[in-house]
Amino acid sequence: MKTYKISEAVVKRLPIYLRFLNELAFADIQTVSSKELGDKLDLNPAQIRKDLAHFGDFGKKGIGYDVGYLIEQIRHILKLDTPINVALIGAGNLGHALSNYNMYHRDSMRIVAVFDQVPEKVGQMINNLEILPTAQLIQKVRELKIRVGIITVPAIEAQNVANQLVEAGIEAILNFAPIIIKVPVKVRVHHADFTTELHSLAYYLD
Amino acid sequence: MKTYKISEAVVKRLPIYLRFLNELAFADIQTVSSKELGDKLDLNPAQIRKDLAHFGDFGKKGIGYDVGYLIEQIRHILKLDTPINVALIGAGNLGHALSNYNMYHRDSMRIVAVFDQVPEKVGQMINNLEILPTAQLIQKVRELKIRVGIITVPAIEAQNVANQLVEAGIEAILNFAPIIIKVPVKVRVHHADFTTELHSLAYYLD
DNA sequence: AGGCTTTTGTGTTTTCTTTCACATGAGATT
DNA sequence: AATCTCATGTGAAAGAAAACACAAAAGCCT
Repeated sequence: MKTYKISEAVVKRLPIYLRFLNELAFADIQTVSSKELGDKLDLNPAQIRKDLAHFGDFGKKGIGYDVGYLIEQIRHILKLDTPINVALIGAGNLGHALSNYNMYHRDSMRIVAVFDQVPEKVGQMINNLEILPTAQLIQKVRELKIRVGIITVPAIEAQNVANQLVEAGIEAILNFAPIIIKVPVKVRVHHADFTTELHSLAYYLD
Repeated sequence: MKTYKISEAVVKRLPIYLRFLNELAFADIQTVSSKELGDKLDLNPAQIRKDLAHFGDFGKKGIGYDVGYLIEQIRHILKLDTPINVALIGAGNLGHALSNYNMYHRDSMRIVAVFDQVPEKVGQMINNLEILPTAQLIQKVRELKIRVGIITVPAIEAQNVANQLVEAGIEAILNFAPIIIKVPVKVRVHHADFTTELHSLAYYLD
């Protein structure tokens, strides 16, 4: 187990390993090698071994990795073995799509509150959660000890929502709005903007 | 103008520049420097200059970049100055969210066909497009000269859909399903999976 | 029991990406 | 016209990430 800083690239791959390992576990496969992982995930086996070796010696020479054990370890590394409350701000189609996430994945990150500014939406149910007015955002985030916010509001509102989340003491934000939001360095922001993904795809057309 | 291979990292930033430049143009701002861009987009100014310099000398010393001209150039680099037909496969909440994209952005990538496997959904309208049965996928992709596919079906169906897209002669795929899909090397695939984004965020919580 | 095969963990090398730092040129100012 | 200020484009340096290659260990086979 090393203590130096783990690179962002490594951290982004861990959930990909985890997802595939869960598939293997579901199929009752006990063991997997870095080569098999690499083949399935389009990654170099040495890279996978090095990624994992940052956190401990999880494998067995000549055998590979025990699927169940590795799942347990990665879940722990990613802090997915303790409950994390998540807020969703913006109950549009994208918000609805993300809220379904709760139903499919029994892992520890759970959307526990949904907010929207539009009065007509407030009070409606979305996956067993009542949509709350954004005015209650700060209060509820504190009350429910919400640590992560998912922003799915229009770009024009995104920075304002982010400011409120920060004020409420949020630790991390996943932003889907097509704008770079500014937050204090202590708050971690990931941008998930599909329009930029789509536009960069166009570059590779003949 | 250089002719060597442009790195993926550069291509991923171009749409981010473009988006912000469009904001500037909308606000009638004529000129922008790499420093201003860097401040707004959280990037190093030298990196922005180098990114752009790969494609030509777009700036003026002492002045910066002409916003309108730079928009034009980046749109051309990304091939966003010619129409590109896009298919959306999967008319769930996420599919609906992405289809709205057509309404907001008057750029050249347009969703021209939506497919779903579920019989109840077929025939319904989604943003002025009739949902077609997935059985018609290959035929319609060819007929409408669709070059890009967006996959928003469940993971279990994603590879099958990808295979059909490839068979129909698609050039690029944006995959939202939580699985790594396999396609021939000539087909470009970008994975846009929000669950892995969310899980990697958890790592950075205290 | 000894050799064979497999696959890990990692030191080393290579490749890729970012950042620095500065000469150059464009316009503004006096 | 000379000087000043600003911001580009880029060579060089630094830093980060990926890939190579191999010793070491674990189980299997004869």
